[in-house]
Amino acid sequence: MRPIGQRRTTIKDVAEAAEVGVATVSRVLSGTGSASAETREKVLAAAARLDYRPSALGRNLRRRRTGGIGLLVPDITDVFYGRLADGVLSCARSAGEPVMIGTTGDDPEREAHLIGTLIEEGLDRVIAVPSGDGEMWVPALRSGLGVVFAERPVRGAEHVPSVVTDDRTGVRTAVEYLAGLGHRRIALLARHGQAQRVRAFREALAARAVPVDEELIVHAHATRDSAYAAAAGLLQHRSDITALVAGGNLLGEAAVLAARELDVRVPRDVSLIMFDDVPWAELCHPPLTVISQPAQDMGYRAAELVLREGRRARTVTLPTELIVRASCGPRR
Amino acid sequence: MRPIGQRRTTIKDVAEAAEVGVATVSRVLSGTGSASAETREKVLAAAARLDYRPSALGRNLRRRRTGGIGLLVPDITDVFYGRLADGVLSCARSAGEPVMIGTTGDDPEREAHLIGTLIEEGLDRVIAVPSGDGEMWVPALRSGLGVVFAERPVRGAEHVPSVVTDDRTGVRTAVEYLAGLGHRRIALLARHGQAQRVRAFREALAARAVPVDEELIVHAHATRDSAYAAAAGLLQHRSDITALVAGGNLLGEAAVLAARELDVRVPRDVSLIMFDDVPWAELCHPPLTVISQPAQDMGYRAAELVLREGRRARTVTLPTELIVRASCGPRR
DNA sequence: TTGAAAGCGCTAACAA
DNA sequence: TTGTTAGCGCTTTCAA
Repeated sequence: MRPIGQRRTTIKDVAEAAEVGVATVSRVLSGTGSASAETREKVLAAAARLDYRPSALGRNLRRRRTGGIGLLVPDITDVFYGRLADGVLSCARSAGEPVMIGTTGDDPEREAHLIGTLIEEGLDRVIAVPSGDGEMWVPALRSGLGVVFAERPVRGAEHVPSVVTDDRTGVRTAVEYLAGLGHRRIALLARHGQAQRVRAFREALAARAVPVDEELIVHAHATRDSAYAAAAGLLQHRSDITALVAGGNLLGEAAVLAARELDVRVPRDVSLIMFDDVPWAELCHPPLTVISQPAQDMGYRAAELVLREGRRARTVTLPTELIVRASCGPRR
Repeated sequence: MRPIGQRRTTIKDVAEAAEVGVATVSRVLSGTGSASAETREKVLAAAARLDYRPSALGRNLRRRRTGGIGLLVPDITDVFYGRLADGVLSCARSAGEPVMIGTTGDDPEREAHLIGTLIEEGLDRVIAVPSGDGEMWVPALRSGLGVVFAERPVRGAEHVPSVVTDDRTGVRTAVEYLAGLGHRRIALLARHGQAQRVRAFREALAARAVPVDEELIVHAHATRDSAYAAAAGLLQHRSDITALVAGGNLLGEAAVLAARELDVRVPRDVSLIMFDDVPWAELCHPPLTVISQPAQDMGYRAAELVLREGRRARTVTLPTELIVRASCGPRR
């Protein structure tokens, strides 16, 4: 593909033009080591004149690492991960680091495969939204890969730095709010793997002394179809519920769609709270009350962690916020 | 960061273990050249035993290119570009190519800078949603970079392969539909750079013999704020319009929000058609009639083009589709 | 302060 | 069919 134009100018060309050794050019351009003002001038001038751009290829090989950040998210079409990615990119850009991205589709196998690719490419820093139990990360971690987990905590991987939202408080806030409106038959629509939120949900109910009906905790995969099936099933079989908490924007979307389809009116028949404040929450009918999560901030912090902190374990927990709109009402 | 574990196993280790030369290992593993069944066995076994992963670093340097695809989009939090990126990733994955991503923020300067980074990294294939007049691509193209433009055609760069939507037909379909409902004062909310759509808009009006009121063609930058300002301004100053075409989902979002804010009812006061069928279009109140664009397909095709076609100029035009929902009504 | 030289891990040309 | 060898462009000793 490439070889159509002329040969790329290399450090050697610059050295020749500046009448110095390649090592000197390297030193001056990378700011390492010392050089006389005069030499520096010569080198800089020559580099500018030849429009020299150091090749990352040579540098990477020599350094035996690529630099740059790997980013693994389940689904880039989900705005939540879009915003997370945006945060990562924003931090990476200010650090001058390139970002290699891959989507796992929430499939551990695909994730494992992507990890392999990243390592092969020489990346040594990765931000990932882990899709499984984190098992596939063990060898990579052992080999010295710098990993930061985002959004989802991994059980048994507390030694891996991670950035998560405060699920416990978020869920409690939602449940408290609904309970305050008089609701007692509250359902939870969760994604597989959101164990934390499910636990928090049970706790929050218990704290309000409302009995936990396990049938009202429904799981779905992170796809529109699965989410819709779960929401529809719930709404259909349990017409006694008066409130519903959706654990993410895909689940919330499914809930709205299913409710409409089944002629369940929001908030008259059931109140709805969704995790994640996406733009459409406000455009929806009715506008959705949400627990917002700082997705873009999460990405930014994860990037900071992976760039600056190295391997030191550290978990950053980001706060959520209840934004009241019009999808919740008093118990009918 | 990396050097914590043991040294990575290299091709040399495998060669030793298999008792063959490094070239043979390279040949067997890359499938190039020939090797006796016996040798192949030995090499494969040794590679497996040592858990060998060839380093892309060495290969890249030798080949003087990184392989992989660079992807430049204006904003990854915009679902349209999210889906486009998803298409690229999907094709890249089946081709086994890594993807390096960057966001331009629709800023030509930032875009130029990113191009530099990609070249520095040794990438020689890029898919980009160009944000300016494409001027900054000239040197890159001349140096042999394989570029495919997506979504937006670049004037004067017809020799660069690109994948775009059929703007002309899309816009005409929208205008025809609105005109068929009796509308004559139709406004267009366009992003800067959507010259094609603006042109098509004028043509479509002319075809229906409705005079073009240049004041009804309003431009905005690709941000929520700019889009909102444009939409609000239009709705406020020109209460005589009865229909509005939004040139993208951000603009449509802004139109809905502004209409709501100004107490302009859709579709009673003004009919609304939005480009791009995003999930929330259906959740919106009222559900939005849209001109859908195959964003993910666009990404996939662009990736195919950049991977398979090399530099051969070729423009792929993808069809749009009118999806009628409830945001358009007869002229009041 | 500077330059020569030794590789980083791989592939491809060449020779055997 | 196989092995030897010469780099790819860069950084980093090591001596001067």
